[in-house]
Amino acid sequence: MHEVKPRVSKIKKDQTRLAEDLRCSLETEILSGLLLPGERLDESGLAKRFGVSRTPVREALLQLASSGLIEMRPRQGAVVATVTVQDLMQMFEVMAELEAMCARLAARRINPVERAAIAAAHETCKTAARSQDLGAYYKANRVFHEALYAGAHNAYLQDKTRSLRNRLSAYRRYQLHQVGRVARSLAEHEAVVEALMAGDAEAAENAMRTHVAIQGDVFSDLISLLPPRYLQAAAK
Amino acid sequence: MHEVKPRVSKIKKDQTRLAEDLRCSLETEILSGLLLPGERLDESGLAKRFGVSRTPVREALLQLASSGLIEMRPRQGAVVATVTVQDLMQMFEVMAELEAMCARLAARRINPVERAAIAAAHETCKTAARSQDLGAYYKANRVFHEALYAGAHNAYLQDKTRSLRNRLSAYRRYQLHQVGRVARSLAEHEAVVEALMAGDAEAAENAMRTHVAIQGDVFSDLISLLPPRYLQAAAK
DNA sequence: CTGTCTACTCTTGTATACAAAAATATGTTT
DNA sequence: AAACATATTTTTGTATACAAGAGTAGACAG
Repeated sequence: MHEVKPRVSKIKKDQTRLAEDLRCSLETEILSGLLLPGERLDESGLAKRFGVSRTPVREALLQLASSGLIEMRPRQGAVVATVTVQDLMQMFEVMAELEAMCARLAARRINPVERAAIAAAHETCKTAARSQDLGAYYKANRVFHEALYAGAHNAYLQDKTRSLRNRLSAYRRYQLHQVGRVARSLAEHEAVVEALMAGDAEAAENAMRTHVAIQGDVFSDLISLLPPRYLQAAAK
Repeated sequence: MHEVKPRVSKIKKDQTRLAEDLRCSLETEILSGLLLPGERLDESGLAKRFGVSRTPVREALLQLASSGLIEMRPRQGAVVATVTVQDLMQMFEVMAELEAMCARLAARRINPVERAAIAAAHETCKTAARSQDLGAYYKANRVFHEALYAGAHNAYLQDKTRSLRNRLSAYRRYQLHQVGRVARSLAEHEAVVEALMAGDAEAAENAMRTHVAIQGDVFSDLISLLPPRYLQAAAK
């Protein structure tokens, strides 16, 4: 075999901008709770911590502000967004609607491959639930929902739903620690899958709304399980 | 009355950042069609045009990218976002859902003041429609929808719905030029208002979905009425 | 001792400078 | 003449420098 000199290097170049990396890192730190709501985000401080200049830090902060994860006030710097109980409720309300919409559309548009992917994801959830592995269920649950978004065949909806889910993930994490929550979640998935496989859009929509919505006791339980600093005391 | 020396100047300081101004200007230029989809956004060029340095230009571009109005590829600059027919359809689909949700929530949560505001906005629409004033109807319509968002009492939903409406406004503008579109729009508003006033959430939701959704002939008409350059020919 | 004014410091917002990657043009080879 | 390789130019990404507003602490008056 004679030598092959690649015309164009297929190896992905360092297609990496510092600003993007930073955005990612900070996003993770915020969502994981390492940076707490209300915490100040000093540009020079972050620059020093990450070993870069203020320029990429500022760019990262701007993007985080656009996604609502941080708040920037003119000439007063950025802080990790503080969320009131009301804010949280409203975001969950929208989340439920978007996910329900995904389910409705998926029931109509899903193809065999996607159908299989959802079934598989559901099975993985079942396994994780049976072995009482919260971490595994958390991940499998995410895959299940992602598969559903894909089935809706609406890239815009998929993108928005995903980013809202991401935004809320920090608050949802604690939900699974409730006794019986995993079993209930799984049962709700079951209902969604059944409706999906039957092609019943309305049933799928309702099942999903029920699954995602935070209503009745579920809401107060969710709030109560949150670490104190996650919520702002007074109204915005 | 003796002189009042205001302790703290109530006059709003130049709370203006160049980057924010630029974002606003560029947004307007894009939404108005002055900058066409696919058009290159050269940083130095924009800086020179607006008489500022590249720094605020970059910050403005980053924010526009976050809102989806422009697309930035690493080290290849920014272009006004190109939208395919499919993209457009998907965004309208989500729009219909969000507005329908607003209507449903508003039917349950609206207060007398908001009720009056919606009624008033509806009357203004009627007047504009009767006088065949497209510009006036366009504005009154916006006020009507805004009043509805407020009635839903969900700030997050309001924000997201408004920004999507804004994003689509460029494409919607041409819709009103269709013969009979104004009359039909007004009739649909009427249905929404009736359901709202009756407190019938389901009816309000359905009426609004019908109003906002672009279905059947309406969609092909919308597409056909768009100036050619508004849409990308091939798939993304 | 308290409240207000002022000077100072710190942080943000913007401009400029520099490095590296794309895009473009030029020249060479077959 | 076409295609490839190389040099040049242009543009983006990052760092640094500078200006101006916000926050802070200290001095002074009541």
